[in-house]
Amino acid sequence: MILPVDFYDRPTLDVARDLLGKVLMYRSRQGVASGMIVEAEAYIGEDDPACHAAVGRTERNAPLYGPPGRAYVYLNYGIHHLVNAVTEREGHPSAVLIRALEPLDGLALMRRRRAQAPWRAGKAAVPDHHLCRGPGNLSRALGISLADNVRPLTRGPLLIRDEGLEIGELAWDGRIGIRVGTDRRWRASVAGHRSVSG
DNA sequence: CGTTCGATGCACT
DNA sequence: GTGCATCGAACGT
Repeated sequence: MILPVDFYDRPTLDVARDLLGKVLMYRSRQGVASGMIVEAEAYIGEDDPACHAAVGRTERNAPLYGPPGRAYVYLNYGIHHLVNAVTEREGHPSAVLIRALEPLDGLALMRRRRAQAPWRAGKAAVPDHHLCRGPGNLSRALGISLADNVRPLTRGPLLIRDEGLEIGELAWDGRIGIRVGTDRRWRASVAGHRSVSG
């Protein structure tokens, strides 16, 4: 079952927790690639210094202010596309960053896309559990790009589904990879999972 | 193990 | 001009 908009129209920490074990799927012309979400971070409101909305509304962060259940995709460090699920109702800028997946379908396609990264030329094949480890890596593996920004996660090529998968123990830790707001323990992950980036 | 650092594009000041 | 919600290689212990 595809997660409905109501799933995202809730407190962001609840959405982050409940996204663990759900399946992020991308259907492209080249085929389907999907994985179970094992790591996610909450970014909540203009008072969260690490949230893109901390600077107020701009053209780039406008999707955060829009309706829940859509993707917020942006380019980071000039190289990586990072994908978020927008949460809470319009006017409450918040989202969950998807940081890692356990690959399920389309592993060969993922491996091909990862190998196309310029810095991987001539390198060994990426091991399965590293294919979607890290937010930049998972976007590349699934083929997510800026074209997916603001697209609904409830239909179209980029979807999140509940397939009833079981997860292990859930852990809350400080968010990583940011320079401010690291004290907030808003990173949810499947404890000890080998695809978690932290 | 650990830390440092370059690549690379663009939003924001 | 500055600074990233990253990745992975290169070095030092």
